[in-house]
Amino acid sequence: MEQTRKTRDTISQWLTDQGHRLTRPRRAILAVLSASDRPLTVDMVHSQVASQHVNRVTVYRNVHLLAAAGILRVVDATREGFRYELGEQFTGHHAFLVCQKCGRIDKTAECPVPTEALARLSRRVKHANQFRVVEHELRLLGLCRACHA
Amino acid sequence: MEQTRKTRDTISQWLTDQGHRLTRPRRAILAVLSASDRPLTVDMVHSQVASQHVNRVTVYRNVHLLAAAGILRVVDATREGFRYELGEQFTGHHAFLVCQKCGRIDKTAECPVPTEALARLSRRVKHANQFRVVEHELRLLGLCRACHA
DNA sequence: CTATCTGCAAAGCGTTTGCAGGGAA
DNA sequence: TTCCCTGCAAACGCTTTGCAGATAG
Repeated sequence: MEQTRKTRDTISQWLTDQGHRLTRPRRAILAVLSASDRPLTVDMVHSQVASQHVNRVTVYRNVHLLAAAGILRVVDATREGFRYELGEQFTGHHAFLVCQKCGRIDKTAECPVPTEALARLSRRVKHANQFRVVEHELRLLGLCRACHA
Repeated sequence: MEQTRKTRDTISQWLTDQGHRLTRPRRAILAVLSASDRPLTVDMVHSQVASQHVNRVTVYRNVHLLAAAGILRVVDATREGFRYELGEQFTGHHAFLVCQKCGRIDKTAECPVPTEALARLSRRVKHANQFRVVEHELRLLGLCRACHA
C-alpha cells in the first residue's frame, strides 16, 4: 500500500525529528496501530507484538512516548485500561462507538458536531469557565452487534 | 432548598422502589454527589464522607449500585479512576470540559450536538456497524483555568 | 562509542472480594 | 427478626519504576 507506506514514513520522520530512535519494538507497535481501524488497549497491542519478543512494559513505555510525541491519541478508558490510536493528523476526525456492555470501541466515519456550534460553545466556556478548548471527542454509547444479539 | 429537597426525595424513592435500603453511608454519598456541580471520583466522594465514618470500600460498592440503579451516571476515567455524577434525569444533558493537564472535569451548560445530525449518524452506524446508539457524551478537551495560567 | 532503549523483576496503587458483625425495614 | 449492608483485611490486576545489559545512530 502506497498510502500505508507514506504514513509509516511520516511517522518515522516525526519520531526521529524529535530525537527518538526507531527501534524494533517501536516499529512493531506502530505497525499494529497503523493497521488497526479502531483504538487498541495496551493489552491488545501487546498480544500482537508478543510473538516478536516485545515486552509488555515496553509497550506501556512506548505508547506513552508516542502519545507525548503527538503520534498517538489517547482515546480513553471504559474498562480495560486506556486505548490508543493514531492521531487525527493520520486518520482524520471522527466520533467513537462505545459498547456499554463489552467495552468495545469503534470509530465512525464522521463526527456530527457542527463547527460553528462548537465554536460558539468554546467561546462561551472560555468566558464562563476560563477553559480553553483544544479538541473534542464525541462518544456514542450503546450496544455493539455482538451485545444486542 | 425546595429544589434540592425534591431531588433528594425522588432519589430516595428511586432507591427504595428497587428494594435497596436507605442507609447512613448512602445518604452521605448521595448528599455529596447531589451538592456537586461536577463529576466526582470515588476518592473525591470518599474524602468528603470519611469524616462520617464511611469506608472507602463502601463508596466503591455504592457508586456501583447507584449507577446500576440508574441514579448515577459514570462519566469516565482520565487518570484518577472513574467519575460519577447524578443521571441526566436529575441534571439535564450537557457536555464535559476535561483538562488535559490536571484531569479536572467540569460540565457545560449545554451540548452543541444537533439532534437531527446525531439522529442521522445514529441511523448510519445502525446500518453500517449494527451498533445501537443509546446516548452520547461530548468531551471538550483543553486546559482549565489553573492549568493555562 | 555513548546515550537511549529494552527486558526482567519487583514495587505501587486503585479496585474488588471474603467474611463476620451491625443495622434498616 | 431477617436479610441486606458495612467495615476490615487481604487479594487482584493493571501500570510504573529500578537496574543492568543491549542497541541505534
